[in-house]
Amino acid sequence: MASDTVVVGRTATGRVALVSLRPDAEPLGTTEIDADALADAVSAREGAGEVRWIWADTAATYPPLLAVGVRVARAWDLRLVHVILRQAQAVADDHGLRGATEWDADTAAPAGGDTLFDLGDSASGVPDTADAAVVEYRRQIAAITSSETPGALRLLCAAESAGALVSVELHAAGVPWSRAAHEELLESELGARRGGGLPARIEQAAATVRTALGDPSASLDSQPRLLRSLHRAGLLVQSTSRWELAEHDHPAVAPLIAYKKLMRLYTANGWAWLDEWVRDDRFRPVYVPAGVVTGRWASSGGGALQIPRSLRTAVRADAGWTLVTADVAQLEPRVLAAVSRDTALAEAASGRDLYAGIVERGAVASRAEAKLAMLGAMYGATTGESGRLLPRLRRTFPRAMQLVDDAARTGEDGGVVHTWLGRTSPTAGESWRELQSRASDAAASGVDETRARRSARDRGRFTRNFVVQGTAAEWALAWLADLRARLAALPEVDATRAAPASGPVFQRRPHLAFFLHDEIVVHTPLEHADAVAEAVRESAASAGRLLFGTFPIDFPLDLRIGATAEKG
DNA sequence: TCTAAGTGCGCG
DNA sequence: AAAGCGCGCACTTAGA
Repeated sequence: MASDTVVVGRTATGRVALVSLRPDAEPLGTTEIDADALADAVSAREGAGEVRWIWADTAATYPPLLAVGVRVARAWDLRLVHVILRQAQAVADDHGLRGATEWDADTAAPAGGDTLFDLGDSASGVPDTADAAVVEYRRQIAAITSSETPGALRLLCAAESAGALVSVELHAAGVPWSRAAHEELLESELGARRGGGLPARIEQAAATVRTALGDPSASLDSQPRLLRSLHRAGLLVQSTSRWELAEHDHPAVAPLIAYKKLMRLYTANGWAWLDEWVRDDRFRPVYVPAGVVTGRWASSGGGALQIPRSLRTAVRADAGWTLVTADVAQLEPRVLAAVSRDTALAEAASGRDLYAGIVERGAVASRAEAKLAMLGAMYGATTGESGRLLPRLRRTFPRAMQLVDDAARTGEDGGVVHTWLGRTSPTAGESWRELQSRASDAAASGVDETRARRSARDRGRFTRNFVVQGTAAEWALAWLADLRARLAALPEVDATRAAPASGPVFQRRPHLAFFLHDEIVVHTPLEHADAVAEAVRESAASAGRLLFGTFPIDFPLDLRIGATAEKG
């Protein structure tokens, strides 16, 4: 069934226009409504059949809809798609898209976002009128259609847009977060909260360090001063980082490491963090889709993507609900196997543990070596244990290694690379090119040459990793998008079982609560947990087929059902 | 007093 | 201090 396409944007008089488009993106007709009637209009259209909503910026337009209970099934985010297509190598004729610089405002999503009911308030700075949106959408479709890989690009843009919906929904639903469990952990680790001054356990650790250093006034928070204190006490370290301290045998080392650990918990995820980021037992981070050039998401505020694993004990389902958590085992090497069509690596990956499979094929002796070597291949290691193991990986998996080596070479030469679906790496910058051309000049100094070579290598490692990290991000988007649809199809529970803090759209049904590169958490009423687990597995399989067709690569999940998100 | 850069550490 | 990718945040010091 063909779906309707409706463009949403502001009119010159501050109202909202809904422009229906034909499949060829020709306008069919326009309805004009008051801005505060938008949610009802969207809701009515969603109820009547499949619609793809075209709008400038999901981060600006979708939150107010969700806030009043309106979910949409499909969207097209003009701002995010513009960034993809502007850059895409496969787009030969851009139909003026690259010149439409008013759409280049690829800034972070507006923080918070819940109050942006007025379409005109888009904080990202892209145009917000319906007219501009129609023009840009037609450019985008034309650019995709005339590209070398229209199918892949269309898929990428749809997945990116679905991800934008998910990012807003994750913020709206929030991670179920037990303030009580978090406080309990803080008190057991740090001691009681104190109004002024540090918690007792931190003070104690600091005192122990100062005694061991024989320096009662040693500063522990200023790196240069701490370094001097350590030197005076005979601890001849180059830095104050944990790994280096741990190599020395000195009475100050253990308490100093303990101090750093406690201080980190206190400053990054202590009571102040709780007060700022957790309300009504929900942690609501701001996700930034495609905030990383590879297509990975970033986050802004709350350190959403850096929550220490030890704190996941505070992630607790509401009463009568539970959590389904899942992460993909070795996503990136699996993606590499599929992209390079390396059947040997794919065979090693079949089953649960890809690294064990590499050992079985005789490439290296141990699982630890297999992991080290594989990470080295994807990150571009040249020295150390990892670098030494690479030739053995090259012999066993020549196709996969060729792909990453080629990507590195392209980057070193100043070229661009792209992911499986066609997200293209940034072009080499002006200063980078200057550095390279200065080094190839006849009069170049040795210093110039060294600097140029190093910067070329740096760029090579970036492009080497881009193809793998970026394609993994595409797989994850496909997983999210598919799972989102499956969850929406599960039945609601009755109002007595609702989780109101999850918001009007999600309080009565299973919903995504957290996403981090290759793992997800779903918050679900207890009776749907098994169905959710099945949906999570099916969507992973579906994502693999969507990207890689019949190529024999699987994406096994580590999946758990339980009231907390702790890893079992 | 503000900003930029350095350091260190949390996550994948 | 990282060998080897991508991030965000807290804290500090240096500099305008």
